[in-house]
Amino acid sequence: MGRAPCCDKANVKKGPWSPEEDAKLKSYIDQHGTGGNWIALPQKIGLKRCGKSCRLRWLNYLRPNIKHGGFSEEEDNLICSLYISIGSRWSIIAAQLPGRTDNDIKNYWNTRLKKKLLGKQRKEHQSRKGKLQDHHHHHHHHQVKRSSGNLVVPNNTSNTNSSDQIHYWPELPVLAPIPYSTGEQRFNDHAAIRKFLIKLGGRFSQDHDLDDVMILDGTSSSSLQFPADQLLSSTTPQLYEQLSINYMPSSSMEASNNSIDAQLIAQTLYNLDGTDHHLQVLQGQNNLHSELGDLVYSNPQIIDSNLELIYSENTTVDNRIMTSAASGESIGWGDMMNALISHPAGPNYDHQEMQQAGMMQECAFSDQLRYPGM
DNA sequence: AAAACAGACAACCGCGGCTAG
DNA sequence: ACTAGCCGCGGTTGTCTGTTT
Repeated sequence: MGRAPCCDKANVKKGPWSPEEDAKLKSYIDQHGTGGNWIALPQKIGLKRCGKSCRLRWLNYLRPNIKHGGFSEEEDNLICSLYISIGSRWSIIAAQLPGRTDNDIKNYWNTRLKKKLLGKQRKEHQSRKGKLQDHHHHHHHHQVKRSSGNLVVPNNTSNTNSSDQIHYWPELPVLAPIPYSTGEQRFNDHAAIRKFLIKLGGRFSQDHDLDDVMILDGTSSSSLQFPADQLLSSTTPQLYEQLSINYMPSSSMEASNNSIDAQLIAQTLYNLDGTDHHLQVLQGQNNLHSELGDLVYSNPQIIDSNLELIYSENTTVDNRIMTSAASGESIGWGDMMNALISHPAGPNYDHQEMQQAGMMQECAFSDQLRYPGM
């Protein structure tokens, strides 16, 4: 038994909105608000549209203070970094970009940013290859020296100054080549990617050896359940405390579910850019994020142990990354991006797991970020 | 000139969460 | 406790416009 349709499909207009329809919808909402019921709204104002269509039109286009196009370099960087950190959770990413809608960012990523990024990464990879091959035998993963110097961070620690340089990716050392086995699962389904990313941002401390599943278990009521939480309490208790307090939207349950986001976003801000100009983007919307940036920026050891994780042994996802290399070539961040952006498993493949993991509880939180005060 | 193609953006669709009754 | 129906999300499709052949 399927769900009843939200409106009479036969009696509803589809496709692009006319200026008249826009005017009708906008003037009504300007005067009366949405009335808390999108489904009933079109009938009320005599629009032959589905309520969902009205909502979408308002949120993505008619709503005041919406920016279209003209993404800045800072915005590009932030989107890319957040995508790496938390995946395609566009509403959360959009919450970090004032005036941008999730739909806009999603489209922008799919049509341009992804390609732009790949192009750059390929170029970097090519140019770096020769240099790295000389030192190949020095870079077995168990003997990698990790320091914040491994990160290409602009303006301060970086020795690169090219304006079109991607600044925020860690420079991965060369890993021992592992032949790609066609039978083996590649690092290309969203669940695996997500798992890896959560590990990436979620376990900075080497003192803890929690099961991966725990990371995804957002149903726990304890806010200290995640390795991500433990990391902060073990490295910098006051940092953890502030993150928890700041990211406590309304209940500890929500905070538990969102603490991963909090830390991933915080970490992303650090990865992205420790300098003020980036943080300015975030100010005005919610100074929480700039606080996070400041907090994490002052704790570079987070990144160090973060890289430790990437190169750590007996990590399933790590192996998947390594096996994702099609040849005996060294594996760089570009290869990882290739894996990240291809989802041959098709749509909705991770819905079940996500739901079971309780990761779908974030709507209220992201809404709060997106529409503070609403 | 026009057909074919490609890129960008707008809009739709279905699903799962949530909640009022 | 149950459930009908709205809300919001993210993947996908449709449409428009510019470019290439």
